Amino acid sequence: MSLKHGLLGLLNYGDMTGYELDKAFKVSLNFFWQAQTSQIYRELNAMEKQAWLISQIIPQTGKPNRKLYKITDLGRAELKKWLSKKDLEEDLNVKNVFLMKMFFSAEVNVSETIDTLKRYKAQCLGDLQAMSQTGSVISDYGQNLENKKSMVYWASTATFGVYYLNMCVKWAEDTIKTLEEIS
Amino acid sequence: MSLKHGLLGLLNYGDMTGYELDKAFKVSLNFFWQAQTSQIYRELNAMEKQAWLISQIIPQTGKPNRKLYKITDLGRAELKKWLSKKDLEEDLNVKNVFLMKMFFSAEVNVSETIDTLKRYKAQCLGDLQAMSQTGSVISDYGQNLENKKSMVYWASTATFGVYYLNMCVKWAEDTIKTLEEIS
DNA sequence: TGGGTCATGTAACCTGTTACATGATTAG
DNA sequence: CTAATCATGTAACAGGTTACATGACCCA
Repeated sequence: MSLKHGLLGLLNYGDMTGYELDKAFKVSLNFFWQAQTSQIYRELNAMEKQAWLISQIIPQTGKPNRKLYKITDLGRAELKKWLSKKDLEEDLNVKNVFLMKMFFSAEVNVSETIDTLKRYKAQCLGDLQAMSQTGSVISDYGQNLENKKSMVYWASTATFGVYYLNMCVKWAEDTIKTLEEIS
Repeated sequence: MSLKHGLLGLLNYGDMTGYELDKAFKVSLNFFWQAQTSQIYRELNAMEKQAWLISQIIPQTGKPNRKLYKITDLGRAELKKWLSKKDLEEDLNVKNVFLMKMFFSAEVNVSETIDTLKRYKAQCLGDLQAMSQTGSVISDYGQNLENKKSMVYWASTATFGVYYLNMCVKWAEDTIKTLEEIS
C-alpha cells in the first residue's frame, strides 16, 4: 500500500488537487514508484472515505472546478506509522522485468541480446543525464518548505538513483563484454 | 504480464507441476520477481485456457495427484515474442518502497532513520552472503540442460544482484555518514 | 486549426496479496 | 508428538493498467 502513503507524504507538504499530486508524483517519486493518473484519483477517493484526507471544492470559471485535498491528523498518524514500521524485509523486494528477460535470454540470439544491452546502457546514461539536474530542482522546491531537513532525504534518494544507474551501466558493459567473448 | 512469462520460461526447461514451479521460482527468479503460490496456480489455469500449456494428471497414492504442465508451441512462441520485444522503457521501471520511505523521512527522528539504514545495510550484507553461493547452484542446475548457454545469462543476473547489493551497502554507508553529520 | 494544458473522472479488466482449507507421509 | 513436506487449490479483496470521456482556454 505505497501509493496511498506516497500521496499522504506529498499532501503533508501542502494541500493539493489530484491533478497537482499527479504532477508532483511524476517529478519526485517517479524514480522509485510509478502511478497512473486514474489510479491517483481512485486512491484519493478511498483515502477520503478512510478520513485520511478531507476535500474542498474550489469553483472556477472556464475550467473544471478544483478539488483540493488536505491531510487530516488521522492521515498524518498513518503516514508516521508507515514510516516507522520496523520490518524492512518486504520493502526490499524489487521487481525487475528487464532482468527476468535476461535470465531467459538463451532463447534469443546472442547478437540480439547484445543489442538490447546496448540500448539498455544508452537509456541508463540518458536517465543519468536527466538526474544530474535534480540537485537544483531539490533546492528550488526545498525553499518552500518549513522543514528544510527534507532536502537531505530527497538528495539521498537522488544519490541512490545516480549510484544505481552508474552500476547498471557498468553491469551492462561487463555483460556485453562477456557475451562478445562467447559469440 | 511477467509472472506468466516467467512460468513459461521455466517450463521451457522442462515439464513441471505448480508445486515444483513455485519452488523453482523461489530459487531462481525470486531476486527480481516475487510471486505467491496461490497466484502461480491461478496463472497456470489461465495459461492453459490460452493454450500456452497443456496439463496431465499423474495419480499418486498417499499424496495429492500431481498436475504436470508442459509448454506448447504456442506458449514457446509467446515466450520468444516477449523476449524479443524491442521497447525497453517499461521494463526499466522499478518500484522501491524503501526509497519512498527515505524520501519522506524528515517526518521521523534522524536517529531512527540512521538505525533503519543500519538494518538495511545488514540485510544487504546478509543477502550478499547468500548470493555468494549462487555460482555453484547455477552450475549444478546447468548440468541438466541441453542449452548450456543459459548458464551465462543466469550468471549475469546473479552478477547484477551482487553489484546491486554492494551499491546499496555503499549508499547506506554514505547516507548514514551524512545523517550523522547533521544530527 | 491543431495540439497542449487544465481538471475531473468512470469502467473494465488484470495482477497481486492474504487468509483459509485439506490430509497423508516423513523426519527429528 | 510436532513440524515440515508434498500437493492441490478457492475466495475475497486490494492495487495497477488501459481505454475512454468531457470541454474550455491558449499558443504557434
